[in-house]
Amino acid sequence: MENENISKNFIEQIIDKDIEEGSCKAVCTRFPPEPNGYLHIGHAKSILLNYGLAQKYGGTFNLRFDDTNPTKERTEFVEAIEADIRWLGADWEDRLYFASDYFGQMYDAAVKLIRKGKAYVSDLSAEEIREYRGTLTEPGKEDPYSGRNVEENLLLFEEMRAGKYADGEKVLRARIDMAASNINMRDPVIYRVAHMTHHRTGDTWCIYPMYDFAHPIEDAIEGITHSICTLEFEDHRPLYDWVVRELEYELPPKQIEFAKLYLTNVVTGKRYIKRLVEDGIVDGWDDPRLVSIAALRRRGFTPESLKMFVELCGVSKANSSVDYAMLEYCIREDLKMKRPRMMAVLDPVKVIIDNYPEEQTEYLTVDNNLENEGLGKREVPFTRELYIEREDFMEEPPKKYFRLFPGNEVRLMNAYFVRCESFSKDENGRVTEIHCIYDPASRGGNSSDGRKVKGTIHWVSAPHAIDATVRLYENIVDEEKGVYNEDGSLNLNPDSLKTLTGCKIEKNLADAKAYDSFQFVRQGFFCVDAKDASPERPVFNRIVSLKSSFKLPVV
RNA sequence: UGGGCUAUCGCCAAGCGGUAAGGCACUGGAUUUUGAUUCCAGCAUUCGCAGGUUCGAAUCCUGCUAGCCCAGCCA
Repeated sequence: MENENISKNFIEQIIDKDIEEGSCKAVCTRFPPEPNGYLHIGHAKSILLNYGLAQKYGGTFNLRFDDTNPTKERTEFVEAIEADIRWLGADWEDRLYFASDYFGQMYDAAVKLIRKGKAYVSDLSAEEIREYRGTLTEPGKEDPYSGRNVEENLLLFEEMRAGKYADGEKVLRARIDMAASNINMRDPVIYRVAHMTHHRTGDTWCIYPMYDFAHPIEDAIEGITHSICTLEFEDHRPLYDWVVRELEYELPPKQIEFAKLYLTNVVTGKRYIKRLVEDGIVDGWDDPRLVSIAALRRRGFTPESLKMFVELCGVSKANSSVDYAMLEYCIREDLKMKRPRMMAVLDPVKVIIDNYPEEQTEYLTVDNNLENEGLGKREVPFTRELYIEREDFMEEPPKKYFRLFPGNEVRLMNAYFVRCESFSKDENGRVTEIHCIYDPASRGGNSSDGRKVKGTIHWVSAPHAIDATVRLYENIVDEEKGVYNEDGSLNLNPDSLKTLTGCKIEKNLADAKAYDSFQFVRQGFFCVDAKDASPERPVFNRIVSLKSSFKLPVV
């Protein structure tokens, strides 16, 4: 293990202090999504943060669906969310909870507040409540119904629950301070009437608690010690603390806020994604160019790479946007030792080895990963006719070009040295065939006379090659060029998806299954598409390219 | 402009009064059967700005400036 001083983030510092002072015995965290959509990379940060903290401190991590608003929530989302979190590797064990399971306790808590004179039923309409709330610079006005006595409030609240009132007719408000400078404290609504079928409780309830009231109760019930959320809830903390205090929980949970993760060159807004799906620009919420967890999974990212990424990003309270290059670094880093390095020719051009026997096939034994012997070896067929990458040949090469060109010798990776003798072109000037002679003494890729070669290129035996579709992705938007147009629409990168057909891949790739990933030597990392690939029609998505310092001089 | 929060290298981010960690990106250079990897080197005399306290300040004080969040019966 490394012995460098990894500095702790501010949340860990708070936890350390709480443990030291004895206010926290065992750390208990939670991830509390509302099941109203799909998880994205920002959620991954929160999940991994909360789970990681629980692990680090030998505590527990809960998954809790914050399903207090039936208008937005669906069972479909709870299932998708569970799958994503499981895939990420955050283990909630048997601690799967639903806020809706606590509706009874929340109701009792509301009654308790009413009894304490800390809550009252108001008949004000939504618009009136807004008016009475005041503005950012002016204090609010007392709710005309705030004077109702306990008995009346108890009765009214009971009637709300019994379904006597229509949506919006009455609400329960916490009695705090209409003049508070923090607007959240101006007698916030804590219960509303909503005659709606809840995805779990059905029609049992027609009143539902608001987030600010429900969340601290959920945390307290579960014994959460550190309730971690994002910055926009900072202003809600006084209310969170108020609820916990008024309800007299013996082990008060503590809310801590951190800055959301923003990534450059990605689209996360639900409205925008919805539009992209509707316009057919992406093929769903899991399109590999998106950053939902499902999209990242389909693209070929691994849970390990995402974990590395969020750890590299760190945790702070400063709003920031992390360079997409950091994510790319993480997936390359994770995959480079773990995945076999295969040969695939994306833009093929034929090479004929004139001095190689016509009907011969020899099998070369090749390391799957030169840097990781554990990945074993495989047999790769070599024949007289091969495919190489079109850009690995140039009729008139610039200086410093050390791939194939007339008269030049290169190494066919793991095979032989070959020298280009001639080539042919079609009427459009496009190269059709390259003729080479090989050096039989260089089998395996080393000359017998110590002769060196500057270039090594990859290849695939023509008669053995499998045809495949390969999709190359780029960022869907480019921050440098501006993410938005003047009319507010997305300034999309027209090249975010390039579909290559007729790619020639080595036959060892034939058995690859959905989500399997590989390095295609000199190209990048690729993953079998989970939606469109089939044994008859292989489809690979490029996860990320390899880094390259090679640039053809621009003439 | 009421309240809350934040400002340290192109991007993240440590730092918590003793004289600017680390990572990504980038730039060399070495090794290389991936122009990859690996390796080695370089990359903030300066911490939003201006004052002040101190032997000493990114860290403390004062005053500015900029950015983010809040007026849902959403979360």
